[in-house]
Amino acid sequence: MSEAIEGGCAHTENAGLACRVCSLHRLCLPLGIDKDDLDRLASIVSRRRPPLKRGEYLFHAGDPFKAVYVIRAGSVKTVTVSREGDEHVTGFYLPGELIGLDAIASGRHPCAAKALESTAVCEIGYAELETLSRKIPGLQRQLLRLMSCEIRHDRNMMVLLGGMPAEERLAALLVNLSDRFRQRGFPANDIRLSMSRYDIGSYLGLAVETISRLFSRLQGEGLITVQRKHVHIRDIDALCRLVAAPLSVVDERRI
Amino acid sequence: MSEAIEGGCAHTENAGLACRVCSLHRLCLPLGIDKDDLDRLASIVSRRRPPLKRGEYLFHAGDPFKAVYVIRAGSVKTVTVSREGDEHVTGFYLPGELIGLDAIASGRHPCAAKALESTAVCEIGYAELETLSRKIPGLQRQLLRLMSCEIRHDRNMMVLLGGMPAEERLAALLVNLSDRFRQRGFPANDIRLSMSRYDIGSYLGLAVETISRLFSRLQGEGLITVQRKHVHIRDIDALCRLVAAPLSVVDERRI
DNA sequence: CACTTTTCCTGACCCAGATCAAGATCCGCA
DNA sequence: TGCGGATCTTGATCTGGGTCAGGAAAAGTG
Repeated sequence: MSEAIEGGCAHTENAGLACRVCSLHRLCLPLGIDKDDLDRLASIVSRRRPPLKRGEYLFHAGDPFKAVYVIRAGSVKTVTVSREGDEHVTGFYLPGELIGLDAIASGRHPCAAKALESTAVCEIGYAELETLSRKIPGLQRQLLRLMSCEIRHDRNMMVLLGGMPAEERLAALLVNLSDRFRQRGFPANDIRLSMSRYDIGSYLGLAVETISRLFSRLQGEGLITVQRKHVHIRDIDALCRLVAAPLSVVDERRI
Repeated sequence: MSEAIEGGCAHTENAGLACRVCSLHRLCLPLGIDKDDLDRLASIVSRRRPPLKRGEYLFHAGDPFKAVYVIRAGSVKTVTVSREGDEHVTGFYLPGELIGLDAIASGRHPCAAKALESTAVCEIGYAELETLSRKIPGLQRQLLRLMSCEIRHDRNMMVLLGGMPAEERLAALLVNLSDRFRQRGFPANDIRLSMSRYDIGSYLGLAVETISRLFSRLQGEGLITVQRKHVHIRDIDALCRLVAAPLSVVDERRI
Protein backbone atom coordinates (compact mmCIF):
# COMPACT_ATOMS: atom_id res chain seq x y z
CA MET A 1 0.00 0.00 0.00
CA SER A 2 2.64 2.47 -0.93
CA GLU A 3 1.84 6.04 -1.73
CA ALA A 4 2.59 4.98 -5.27
CA ILE A 5 -0.90 3.60 -5.52
CA GLU A 6 -2.61 6.53 -7.12
CA GLY A 7 -5.88 5.37 -8.44
CA GLY A 8 -7.96 8.25 -9.60
CA CYS A 9 -6.90 11.25 -11.54
CA ALA A 10 -5.90 13.41 -8.63
CA HIS A 11 -5.45 16.46 -10.79
CA THR A 12 -9.10 16.91 -11.55
CA GLU A 13 -10.62 18.93 -8.77
CA ASN A 14 -14.29 18.99 -9.61
CA ALA A 15 -16.49 16.14 -10.70
CA GLY A 16 -16.90 16.48 -14.47
CA LEU A 17 -15.94 13.24 -16.14
CA ALA A 18 -13.97 12.19 -13.09
CA CYS A 19 -15.37 8.67 -12.85
CA ARG A 20 -15.07 8.14 -16.56
CA VAL A 21 -11.34 8.68 -16.60
CA CYS A 22 -10.63 7.13 -13.21
CA SER A 23 -8.34 4.14 -13.45
CA LEU A 24 -10.23 2.45 -10.63
CA HIS A 25 -13.55 2.30 -12.41
CA ARG A 26 -13.35 -1.45 -12.85
CA LEU A 27 -13.13 -2.00 -9.08
CA CYS A 28 -15.38 0.77 -7.85
CA LEU A 29 -19.02 1.79 -8.18
CA PRO A 30 -18.76 2.60 -11.91
CA LEU A 31 -18.41 -1.05 -12.88
CA GLY A 32 -21.19 -1.96 -15.28
CA ILE A 33 -22.45 1.58 -15.82
CA ASP A 34 -22.42 3.05 -19.30
CA LYS A 35 -20.64 6.26 -20.30
CA ASP A 36 -23.55 8.67 -20.01
CA ASP A 37 -24.62 7.47 -16.62
CA LEU A 38 -21.02 7.61 -15.40
CA ASP A 39 -21.11 11.36 -15.58
CA ARG A 40 -24.33 11.41 -13.62
CA LEU A 41 -22.56 9.38 -10.95
CA ALA A 42 -19.55 11.69 -11.08
CA SER A 43 -21.85 14.62 -10.43
CA ILE A 44 -22.64 13.40 -6.93
CA VAL A 45 -19.03 12.50 -6.13
CA SER A 46 -16.86 15.08 -4.45
CA ARG A 47 -13.11 14.79 -4.17
CA ARG A 48 -12.15 15.73 -0.68
CA ARG A 49 -9.19 18.05 -0.43
CA PRO A 50 -6.59 18.01 0.96
CA PRO A 51 -5.77 14.32 1.39
CA LEU A 52 -5.83 12.83 4.88
CA LYS A 53 -2.47 12.62 6.57
CA ARG A 54 -1.36 9.42 8.25
CA GLY A 55 -3.31 8.96 11.48
CA GLU A 56 -6.10 11.35 10.58
CA TYR A 57 -9.69 10.16 10.81
CA LEU A 58 -12.10 10.07 7.91
CA PHE A 59 -14.86 9.70 10.48
CA HIS A 60 -15.17 8.63 14.10
CA ALA A 61 -17.28 5.93 15.68
CA GLY A 62 -20.68 7.39 16.47
CA ASP A 63 -20.51 10.13 13.82
CA PRO A 64 -23.78 10.65 11.96
CA PHE A 65 -23.82 8.87 8.63
CA LYS A 66 -23.92 11.27 5.70
CA ALA A 67 -21.77 9.75 3.01
CA VAL A 68 -19.81 6.74 1.91
CA TYR A 69 -16.21 7.07 0.83
CA VAL A 70 -14.03 5.48 -1.80
CA ILE A 71 -10.29 5.38 -1.40
CA ARG A 72 -8.64 7.07 -4.37
CA ALA A 73 -5.06 6.71 -3.20
CA GLY A 74 -3.47 5.46 0.02
CA SER A 75 -5.14 3.17 2.53
CA VAL A 76 -7.39 3.19 5.57
CA LYS A 77 -8.18 0.95 8.50
CA THR A 78 -11.52 0.72 10.24
CA VAL A 79 -11.52 0.25 14.00
CA THR A 80 -14.08 -0.31 16.71
CA VAL A 81 -13.25 1.19 20.07
CA SER A 82 -14.22 -0.56 23.26
CA ARG A 83 -15.35 1.20 26.39
CA GLU A 84 -11.88 0.72 27.87
CA GLY A 85 -10.48 2.53 24.88
CA ASP A 86 -8.67 -0.28 23.16
CA GLU A 87 -9.01 -0.51 19.42
CA HIS A 88 -9.92 -3.51 17.36
CA VAL A 89 -9.15 -3.34 13.65
CA THR A 90 -12.05 -4.62 11.53
CA GLY A 91 -10.78 -3.88 8.03
CA PHE A 92 -8.11 -2.57 5.70
CA TYR A 93 -9.20 -0.64 2.61
CA LEU A 94 -7.31 -0.05 -0.63
CA PRO A 95 -7.98 2.25 -3.59
CA GLY A 96 -11.34 1.59 -5.20
CA GLU A 97 -12.88 0.15 -2.05
CA LEU A 98 -15.98 1.57 -0.42
CA ILE A 99 -16.12 2.53 3.26
CA GLY A 100 -19.12 3.24 5.45
CA LEU A 101 -21.66 0.68 4.27
CA ASP A 102 -22.06 -0.63 7.80
CA ALA A 103 -23.57 2.70 8.84
CA ILE A 104 -26.64 2.64 6.60
CA ALA A 105 -28.83 0.73 9.02
CA SER A 106 -28.30 2.83 12.12
CA GLY A 107 -27.54 6.22 10.58
CA ARG A 108 -24.32 6.38 12.58
CA HIS A 109 -20.87 5.03 11.86
CA PRO A 110 -20.36 2.04 14.15
CA CYS A 111 -16.61 2.24 13.65
CA ALA A 112 -13.96 4.82 12.92
CA ALA A 113 -11.90 5.07 9.73
CA LYS A 114 -8.27 6.13 10.13
CA ALA A 115 -5.74 6.81 7.39
CA LEU A 116 -2.76 4.47 7.41
CA GLU A 117 -0.77 6.81 5.18
CA SER A 118 -1.43 9.89 3.11
CA THR A 119 -4.82 9.10 1.65
CA ALA A 120 -7.16 10.70 -0.87
CA VAL A 121 -10.84 9.81 -0.95
CA CYS A 122 -13.98 10.45 -2.95
CA GLU A 123 -17.02 11.36 -0.89
CA ILE A 124 -20.47 10.28 -2.08
CA GLY A 125 -23.50 11.63 -0.28
CA TYR A 126 -25.58 8.62 0.66
CA ALA A 127 -28.97 10.21 0.09
CA GLU A 128 -27.92 11.10 -3.44
CA LEU A 129 -26.43 7.68 -4.02
CA GLU A 130 -29.63 5.99 -2.95
CA THR A 131 -31.71 8.18 -5.23
CA LEU A 132 -29.40 7.84 -8.20
CA SER A 133 -29.12 4.09 -7.85
CA ARG A 134 -32.87 3.92 -8.36
CA LYS A 135 -32.44 5.65 -11.69
CA ILE A 136 -29.35 3.78 -12.87
CA PRO A 137 -29.94 0.03 -12.65
CA GLY A 138 -26.25 -0.69 -13.17
CA LEU A 139 -25.39 1.48 -10.19
CA GLN A 140 -27.98 -0.21 -8.01
CA ARG A 141 -26.66 -3.59 -9.05
CA GLN A 142 -23.05 -2.68 -8.34
CA LEU A 143 -23.89 -1.16 -4.96
CA LEU A 144 -25.68 -4.35 -3.93
CA ARG A 145 -22.82 -6.44 -5.30
CA LEU A 146 -20.28 -4.49 -3.28
CA MET A 147 -22.32 -4.88 -0.11
CA SER A 148 -22.75 -8.59 -0.76
CA CYS A 149 -19.01 -8.86 -1.28
CA GLU A 150 -18.46 -7.17 2.05
CA ILE A 151 -20.75 -9.67 3.76
CA ARG A 152 -19.04 -12.64 2.17
CA HIS A 153 -15.67 -11.25 3.11
CA ASP A 154 -16.67 -10.79 6.72
CA ARG A 155 -18.05 -14.33 6.81
CA ASN A 156 -14.71 -15.64 5.65
CA MET A 157 -13.01 -13.62 8.35
CA MET A 158 -15.34 -15.16 10.91
CA VAL A 159 -14.30 -18.62 9.77
CA LEU A 160 -10.66 -17.60 9.87
CA LEU A 161 -10.90 -16.04 13.33
CA GLY A 162 -13.15 -18.77 14.64
CA GLY A 163 -10.97 -21.72 13.91
CA MET A 164 -7.82 -21.30 11.89
CA PRO A 165 -4.37 -21.36 13.49
CA ALA A 166 -2.20 -18.24 13.57
CA GLU A 167 0.03 -19.10 10.63
CA GLU A 168 -2.93 -19.71 8.39
CA ARG A 169 -4.49 -16.39 9.34
CA LEU A 170 -1.41 -14.43 8.40
CA ALA A 171 -0.95 -16.42 5.20
CA ALA A 172 -4.56 -15.68 4.29
CA LEU A 173 -4.03 -11.96 4.82
CA LEU A 174 -0.88 -11.94 2.70
CA VAL A 175 -2.49 -13.89 -0.15
CA ASN A 176 -5.46 -11.59 -0.01
CA LEU A 177 -3.40 -8.40 -0.04
CA SER A 178 -1.29 -9.77 -2.86
CA ASP A 179 -4.45 -10.42 -4.85
CA ARG A 180 -5.86 -6.98 -4.25
CA PHE A 181 -2.56 -5.42 -5.21
CA ARG A 182 -2.54 -7.28 -8.48
CA GLN A 183 -6.10 -6.19 -9.23
CA ARG A 184 -4.87 -2.64 -8.85
CA GLY A 185 -2.08 -3.15 -11.32
CA PHE A 186 0.77 -3.52 -8.89
CA PRO A 187 3.23 -6.36 -8.58
CA ALA A 188 1.49 -9.09 -6.60
CA ASN A 189 4.61 -10.30 -4.84
CA ASP A 190 6.03 -7.06 -3.53
CA ILE A 191 3.80 -5.80 -0.81
CA ARG A 192 4.38 -2.63 1.14
CA LEU A 193 2.38 -2.88 4.33
CA SER A 194 0.94 0.45 5.33
CA MET A 195 -0.34 -0.95 8.62
CA SER A 196 1.67 -1.73 11.74
CA ARG A 197 2.26 -5.19 13.19
CA TYR A 198 -0.12 -4.14 15.91
CA ASP A 199 -2.85 -3.46 13.37
CA ILE A 200 -2.28 -6.81 11.69
CA GLY A 201 -2.42 -8.57 15.04
CA SER A 202 -5.61 -6.81 16.02
CA TYR A 203 -7.21 -7.63 12.68
CA LEU A 204 -6.24 -11.29 12.86
CA GLY A 205 -7.01 -11.73 16.53
CA LEU A 206 -3.36 -12.33 17.45
CA ALA A 207 -0.73 -10.66 19.61
CA VAL A 208 1.87 -8.38 18.03
CA GLU A 209 4.59 -10.76 19.11
CA THR A 210 2.90 -13.61 17.30
CA ILE A 211 2.83 -11.59 14.09
CA SER A 212 6.54 -10.87 14.39
CA ARG A 213 7.32 -14.50 15.04
CA LEU A 214 5.17 -15.64 12.12
CA PHE A 215 6.89 -13.25 9.72
CA SER A 216 10.22 -14.65 10.87
CA ARG A 217 8.97 -18.20 10.53
CA LEU A 218 7.53 -17.74 7.05
CA GLN A 219 10.81 -16.11 6.06
CA GLY A 220 12.75 -19.01 7.56
CA GLU A 221 10.66 -21.42 5.51
CA GLY A 222 11.51 -19.47 2.39
CA LEU A 223 7.97 -18.41 1.60
CA ILE A 224 8.55 -14.70 1.99
CA THR A 225 11.27 -12.14 2.61
CA VAL A 226 10.45 -9.50 5.18
CA GLN A 227 12.12 -6.17 5.68
CA ARG A 228 10.00 -4.16 8.05
CA LYS A 229 7.04 -2.91 6.02
CA HIS A 230 8.19 -4.54 2.84
CA VAL A 231 7.11 -8.12 2.22
CA HIS A 232 8.36 -9.99 -0.81
CA ILE A 233 6.38 -13.12 -1.61
CA ARG A 234 8.72 -15.83 -2.86
CA ASP A 235 6.32 -18.76 -3.02
CA ILE A 236 2.72 -17.73 -3.43
CA ASP A 237 1.59 -21.30 -4.08
CA ALA A 238 2.95 -22.55 -0.79
CA LEU A 239 1.30 -19.60 0.90
CA CYS A 240 -2.01 -20.48 -0.74
CA ARG A 241 -1.60 -24.08 0.31
CA LEU A 242 -1.33 -22.95 3.91
CA VAL A 243 -4.67 -21.22 3.54
CA ALA A 244 -6.23 -23.95 1.48
CA ALA A 245 -8.17 -25.54 4.31
CA PRO A 246 -11.44 -23.66 3.95
CA LEU A 247 -12.33 -24.11 0.30
CA SER A 248 -14.64 -21.18 0.17
CA VAL A 249 -11.98 -18.78 1.36
CA VAL A 250 -9.49 -19.66 -1.34
CA ASP A 251 -11.20 -18.12 -4.30
CA GLU A 252 -12.16 -14.97 -2.51
CA ARG A 253 -10.64 -11.69 -3.47
CA ARG A 254 -10.91 -9.95 -0.17
CA ILE A 255 -10.43 -12.19 2.82
CA MET B 1 -36.52 -21.05 18.69
CA SER B 2 -39.36 -23.41 19.33
CA GLU B 3 -41.75 -24.51 16.67
CA ALA B 4 -44.12 -22.21 18.43
CA ILE B 5 -42.55 -19.29 16.63
CA GLU B 6 -44.98 -19.02 13.79
CA GLY B 7 -44.48 -15.73 12.13
CA GLY B 8 -46.45 -15.51 8.96
CA CYS B 9 -49.89 -16.71 8.16
CA ALA B 10 -49.03 -20.22 7.16
CA HIS B 11 -52.51 -20.98 5.98
CA THR B 12 -52.39 -18.72 2.97
CA GLU B 13 -50.89 -20.61 0.12
CA ASN B 14 -50.58 -18.00 -2.61
CA ALA B 15 -49.26 -14.50 -2.35
CA GLY B 16 -52.28 -12.21 -2.29
CA LEU B 17 -52.08 -9.88 0.68
CA ALA B 18 -49.66 -12.23 2.40
CA CYS B 19 -47.10 -9.60 3.39
CA ARG B 20 -49.78 -7.22 4.51
CA VAL B 21 -51.15 -9.58 7.11
CA CYS B 22 -47.84 -11.15 8.09
CA SER B 23 -46.98 -10.61 11.71
CA LEU B 24 -43.31 -10.29 10.84
CA HIS B 25 -43.70 -7.26 8.62
CA ARG B 26 -42.00 -5.00 11.09
CA LEU B 27 -38.81 -7.08 11.01
CA CYS B 28 -38.77 -8.15 7.40
CA LEU B 29 -38.59 -6.49 3.98
CA PRO B 30 -42.03 -4.84 4.28
CA LEU B 31 -40.83 -2.38 6.92
CA GLY B 32 -41.40 1.14 5.66
CA ILE B 33 -43.48 0.17 2.63
CA ASP B 34 -47.04 1.42 2.30
CA LYS B 35 -50.09 -0.78 1.91
CA ASP B 36 -50.41 -0.69 -1.88
CA ASP B 37 -46.78 -1.46 -2.51
CA LEU B 38 -46.92 -4.28 0.02
CA ASP B 39 -49.14 -6.26 -2.29
CA ARG B 40 -46.72 -5.68 -5.14
CA LEU B 41 -44.01 -7.12 -2.94
CA ALA B 42 -46.22 -10.03 -1.97
CA SER B 43 -46.72 -10.81 -5.65
CA ILE B 44 -43.07 -11.79 -6.05
CA VAL B 45 -42.98 -13.77 -2.82
CA SER B 46 -43.69 -17.47 -2.93
CA ARG B 47 -44.37 -19.59 0.10
CA ARG B 48 -42.42 -22.77 -0.27
CA ARG B 49 -44.32 -25.91 0.57
CA PRO B 50 -43.93 -28.16 2.41
CA PRO B 51 -41.78 -26.78 5.23
CA LEU B 52 -38.22 -28.02 5.55
CA LYS B 53 -37.71 -30.79 8.03
CA ARG B 54 -34.93 -30.63 10.58
CA GLY B 55 -31.61 -31.24 8.85
CA GLU B 56 -32.86 -30.47 5.34
CA TYR B 57 -31.03 -27.95 3.23
CA LEU B 58 -32.58 -24.78 1.86
CA PHE B 59 -29.59 -24.57 -0.50
CA HIS B 60 -26.10 -25.99 -0.63
CA ALA B 61 -22.76 -24.23 -0.91
CA GLY B 62 -22.03 -23.63 -4.57
CA ASP B 63 -25.67 -23.67 -5.66
CA PRO B 64 -26.51 -21.02 -8.24
CA PHE B 65 -28.10 -17.98 -6.68
CA LYS B 66 -31.68 -17.52 -7.75
CA ALA B 67 -33.55 -16.23 -4.74
CA VAL B 68 -33.26 -14.94 -1.21
CA TYR B 69 -35.28 -16.50 1.58
CA VAL B 70 -37.04 -15.23 4.66
CA ILE B 71 -37.71 -17.51 7.57
CA ARG B 72 -41.42 -17.58 8.29
CA ALA B 73 -41.31 -20.10 11.12
CA GLY B 74 -38.54 -22.21 12.62
CA SER B 75 -34.83 -21.50 12.31
CA VAL B 76 -31.86 -22.09 10.08
CA LYS B 77 -28.09 -22.16 10.35
CA THR B 78 -25.68 -21.21 7.58
CA VAL B 79 -22.47 -23.22 7.29
CA THR B 80 -19.34 -23.11 5.20
CA VAL B 81 -17.80 -26.46 4.42
CA SER B 82 -14.06 -26.85 4.19
CA ARG B 83 -12.30 -29.13 1.76
CA GLU B 84 -11.82 -31.66 4.54
CA GLY B 85 -15.55 -31.67 5.02
CA ASP B 86 -15.82 -30.05 8.41
CA GLU B 87 -18.51 -27.46 8.86
CA HIS B 88 -18.20 -24.01 10.30
CA VAL B 89 -21.40 -22.29 11.36
CA THR B 90 -21.54 -18.66 10.21
CA GLY B 91 -25.02 -17.69 11.31
CA PHE B 92 -28.32 -18.52 12.97
CA TYR B 93 -31.50 -17.14 11.44
CA LEU B 94 -34.88 -16.54 13.06
CA PRO B 95 -38.30 -15.69 11.62
CA GLY B 96 -38.26 -12.47 9.62
CA GLU B 97 -34.58 -12.70 8.80
CA LEU B 98 -33.24 -12.75 5.26
CA ILE B 99 -30.87 -15.44 4.02
CA GLY B 100 -28.73 -15.49 0.90
CA LEU B 101 -27.52 -11.90 0.66
CA ASP B 102 -23.91 -13.08 0.58
CA ALA B 103 -24.54 -14.74 -2.78
CA ILE B 104 -25.42 -11.64 -4.80
CA ALA B 105 -21.84 -10.79 -5.72
CA SER B 106 -20.75 -14.16 -7.07
CA GLY B 107 -24.05 -15.57 -8.28
CA ARG B 108 -23.49 -18.68 -6.18
CA HIS B 109 -24.25 -19.41 -2.56
CA PRO B 110 -20.92 -19.38 -0.71
CA CYS B 111 -22.45 -21.29 2.19
CA ALA B 112 -25.21 -23.79 2.80
CA ALA B 113 -28.42 -23.16 4.76
CA LYS B 114 -29.71 -26.03 6.90
CA ALA B 115 -32.92 -26.18 8.88
CA LEU B 116 -32.41 -26.52 12.63
CA GLU B 117 -36.00 -27.61 13.11
CA SER B 118 -39.17 -27.75 11.05
CA THR B 119 -38.93 -24.50 9.12
CA ALA B 120 -41.13 -22.59 6.71
CA VAL B 121 -39.69 -19.97 4.38
CA CYS B 122 -40.75 -17.37 1.86
CA GLU B 123 -38.79 -17.43 -1.37
CA ILE B 124 -38.17 -14.18 -3.23
CA GLY B 125 -36.66 -14.32 -6.71
CA TYR B 126 -33.68 -12.03 -6.64
CA ALA B 127 -34.07 -10.67 -10.18
CA GLU B 128 -37.62 -9.65 -9.33
CA LEU B 129 -36.58 -8.20 -6.01
CA GLU B 130 -33.90 -6.08 -7.64
CA THR B 131 -36.32 -4.79 -10.24
CA LEU B 132 -39.09 -4.10 -7.76
CA SER B 133 -36.79 -2.33 -5.35
CA ARG B 134 -36.05 0.16 -8.09
CA LYS B 135 -39.73 0.97 -8.27
CA ILE B 136 -40.48 1.01 -4.55
CA PRO B 137 -38.05 3.33 -2.76
CA GLY B 138 -39.09 1.98 0.63
CA LEU B 139 -38.21 -1.53 -0.48
CA GLN B 140 -34.83 -0.44 -1.81
CA ARG B 141 -34.10 1.35 1.42
CA GLN B 142 -35.09 -1.60 3.57
CA LEU B 143 -33.06 -4.05 1.47
CA LEU B 144 -29.98 -1.85 1.84
CA ARG B 145 -30.67 -1.45 5.54
CA LEU B 146 -30.90 -5.19 6.04
CA MET B 147 -27.63 -5.75 4.19
CA SER B 148 -25.95 -3.01 6.18
CA CYS B 149 -27.24 -4.64 9.35
CA GLU B 150 -25.72 -7.91 8.24
CA ILE B 151 -22.34 -6.24 7.70
CA ARG B 152 -22.42 -4.56 11.08
CA HIS B 153 -23.38 -7.79 12.73
CA ASP B 154 -20.54 -9.68 11.09
CA ARG B 155 -18.09 -6.95 12.15
CA ASN B 156 -19.19 -7.40 15.73
CA MET B 157 -18.69 -11.12 15.41
CA MET B 158 -15.18 -10.48 14.12
CA VAL B 159 -14.41 -8.43 17.20
CA LEU B 160 -15.92 -11.11 19.40
CA LEU B 161 -14.02 -13.95 17.73
CA GLY B 162 -10.84 -11.92 17.42
CA GLY B 163 -10.36 -11.06 21.02
CA MET B 164 -13.04 -11.85 23.54
CA PRO B 165 -12.73 -14.73 26.01
CA ALA B 166 -15.01 -17.75 25.79
CA GLU B 167 -17.44 -16.74 28.54
CA GLU B 168 -18.02 -13.37 26.94
CA ARG B 169 -18.71 -14.95 23.57
CA LEU B 170 -21.41 -17.20 24.94
CA ALA B 171 -22.90 -14.40 27.02
CA ALA B 172 -23.03 -12.25 23.89
CA LEU B 173 -24.86 -14.95 21.98
CA LEU B 174 -27.40 -15.44 24.76
CA VAL B 175 -28.07 -11.73 25.13
CA ASN B 176 -28.44 -11.43 21.40
CA LEU B 177 -30.83 -14.38 21.08
CA SER B 178 -32.82 -13.07 24.01
CA ASP B 179 -33.13 -9.73 22.25
CA ARG B 180 -34.22 -11.25 18.98
CA PHE B 181 -36.76 -13.40 20.76
CA ARG B 182 -38.27 -10.36 22.41
CA GLN B 183 -38.50 -8.55 19.09
CA ARG B 184 -40.53 -11.48 17.82
CA GLY B 185 -42.93 -11.24 20.71
CA PHE B 186 -41.60 -14.11 22.79
CA PRO B 187 -40.43 -14.08 26.38
CA ALA B 188 -36.89 -12.75 26.36
CA ASN B 189 -35.71 -14.86 29.24
CA ASP B 190 -36.91 -18.28 28.20
CA ILE B 191 -34.87 -19.41 25.27
CA ARG B 192 -35.32 -22.71 23.49
CA LEU B 193 -32.13 -23.36 21.57
CA SER B 194 -32.81 -25.06 18.28
CA MET B 195 -29.11 -25.55 17.59
CA SER B 196 -26.81 -28.13 19.15
CA ARG B 197 -23.89 -27.39 21.46
CA TYR B 198 -21.69 -28.29 18.55
CA ASP B 199 -23.30 -25.59 16.40
CA ILE B 200 -22.89 -23.01 19.13
CA GLY B 201 -19.25 -23.96 19.55
CA SER B 202 -18.58 -23.75 15.85
CA TYR B 203 -20.30 -20.38 15.62
CA LEU B 204 -18.37 -18.95 18.57
CA GLY B 205 -15.04 -20.50 17.64
CA LEU B 206 -15.00 -22.76 20.71
CA ALA B 207 -14.98 -26.49 21.39
CA VAL B 208 -18.21 -28.27 22.30
CA GLU B 209 -16.77 -29.15 25.68
CA THR B 210 -16.10 -25.48 26.38
CA ILE B 211 -19.73 -24.63 25.62
CA SER B 212 -20.91 -27.31 28.03
CA ARG B 213 -18.57 -26.10 30.75
CA LEU B 214 -19.63 -22.49 30.21
CA PHE B 215 -23.31 -23.34 30.49
CA SER B 216 -22.55 -25.10 33.74
CA ARG B 217 -20.46 -22.20 34.97
CA LEU B 218 -23.04 -19.54 34.12
CA GLN B 219 -25.62 -21.69 35.86
CA GLY B 220 -23.35 -22.06 38.87
CA GLU B 221 -23.02 -18.29 39.02
CA GLY B 222 -26.80 -17.99 39.02
CA LEU B 223 -27.03 -16.09 35.75
CA ILE B 224 -28.98 -18.75 33.91
CA THR B 225 -30.68 -22.10 34.37
CA VAL B 226 -29.95 -24.69 31.73
CA GLN B 227 -31.90 -27.80 30.92
CA ARG B 228 -30.64 -29.20 27.71
CA LYS B 229 -32.07 -27.00 24.96
CA HIS B 230 -33.95 -24.80 27.33
CA VAL B 231 -32.12 -21.80 28.78
CA HIS B 232 -33.77 -19.60 31.35
CA ILE B 233 -32.08 -16.25 31.83
CA ARG B 234 -32.16 -15.27 35.50
CA ASP B 235 -29.99 -12.16 35.43
CA ILE B 236 -29.90 -10.48 32.05
CA ASP B 237 -28.08 -7.44 33.42
CA ALA B 238 -25.19 -9.50 34.72
CA LEU B 239 -25.08 -11.27 31.38
CA CYS B 240 -24.94 -7.92 29.58
CA ARG B 241 -22.20 -6.75 31.91
CA LEU B 242 -20.12 -9.73 30.87
CA VAL B 243 -20.45 -8.63 27.27
CA ALA B 244 -20.10 -4.97 28.01
CA ALA B 245 -16.46 -4.71 27.03
CA PRO B 246 -16.93 -3.74 23.41
CA LEU B 247 -19.28 -0.80 23.57
CA SER B 248 -20.40 -1.10 20.00
CA VAL B 249 -21.56 -4.65 20.48
CA VAL B 250 -23.89 -3.88 23.34
CA ASP B 251 -26.57 -1.99 21.53
CA GLU B 252 -26.71 -4.32 18.59
CA ARG B 253 -29.72 -6.42 17.92
CA ARG B 254 -28.02 -9.24 16.18
CA ILE B 255 -24.56 -10.01 17.44
C1' DC C 1 -40.20 -51.88 24.98
C1' DA C 2 -35.14 -52.52 24.74
C1' DC C 3 -31.35 -51.03 21.98
C1' DT C 4 -28.76 -48.12 19.27
C1' DT C 5 -27.31 -43.47 18.19
C1' DT C 6 -26.71 -38.98 19.12
C1' DT C 7 -25.97 -35.33 22.20
C1' DC C 8 -24.25 -33.60 26.31
C1' DC C 9 -21.42 -33.32 30.51
C1' DT C 10 -17.13 -33.59 33.33
C1' DG C 11 -12.42 -34.59 34.50
C1' DA C 12 -7.27 -34.98 33.25
C1' DC C 13 -3.84 -33.38 30.49
C1' DC C 14 -1.57 -30.56 26.97
C1' DC C 15 -0.35 -26.96 23.73
C1' DA C 16 -0.77 -22.73 20.71
C1' DG C 17 -0.46 -18.51 21.48
C1' DA C 18 -0.76 -14.78 25.24
C1' DT C 19 1.91 -12.27 28.36
C1' DC C 20 6.05 -10.54 30.36
C1' DA C 21 10.68 -8.84 29.73
C1' DA C 22 14.58 -6.97 27.33
C1' DG C 23 16.83 -5.40 23.42
C1' DA C 24 17.22 -3.78 18.66
C1' DT C 25 15.94 -0.88 14.97
C1' DC C 26 13.73 2.73 12.90
C1' DC C 27 11.91 7.36 12.36
C1' DG C 28 10.63 12.11 13.36
C1' DC C 29 12.42 16.13 14.79
C1' DA C 30 15.43 19.80 16.88
C1' DT D 1 23.54 14.41 13.56
C1' DG D 2 22.10 12.86 17.46
C1' DC D 3 18.33 12.20 20.76
C1' DG D 4 13.76 10.11 22.30
C1' DG D 5 9.81 7.66 21.38
C1' DA D 6 7.65 4.45 18.51
C1' DT D 7 7.79 0.04 16.46
C1' DC D 8 9.60 -4.39 15.91
C1' DT D 9 12.03 -8.72 17.26
C1' DT D 10 13.26 -12.54 20.17
C1' DG D 11 13.35 -15.33 24.35
C1' DA D 12 11.15 -17.25 28.71
C1' DT D 13 7.15 -18.37 31.02
C1' DC D 14 2.21 -18.97 31.77
C1' DT D 15 -2.64 -20.09 30.79
C1' DG D 16 -7.28 -20.39 28.44
C1' DG D 17 -9.21 -23.35 26.08
C1' DG D 18 -8.33 -27.49 23.04
C1' DT D 19 -8.01 -32.46 22.99
C1' DC D 20 -8.69 -36.97 24.79
C1' DA D 21 -11.37 -40.16 27.48
C1' DG D 22 -15.30 -41.95 29.74
C1' DG D 23 -19.82 -41.91 31.15
C1' DA D 24 -24.86 -40.16 31.45
C1' DA D 25 -28.94 -38.65 29.57
C1' DA D 26 -32.02 -37.95 25.57
C1' DA D 27 -33.93 -39.11 21.42
C1' DG D 28 -34.73 -42.00 17.83
C1' DT D 29 -35.99 -46.77 15.89
C1' DG D 30 -37.55 -51.36 15.09
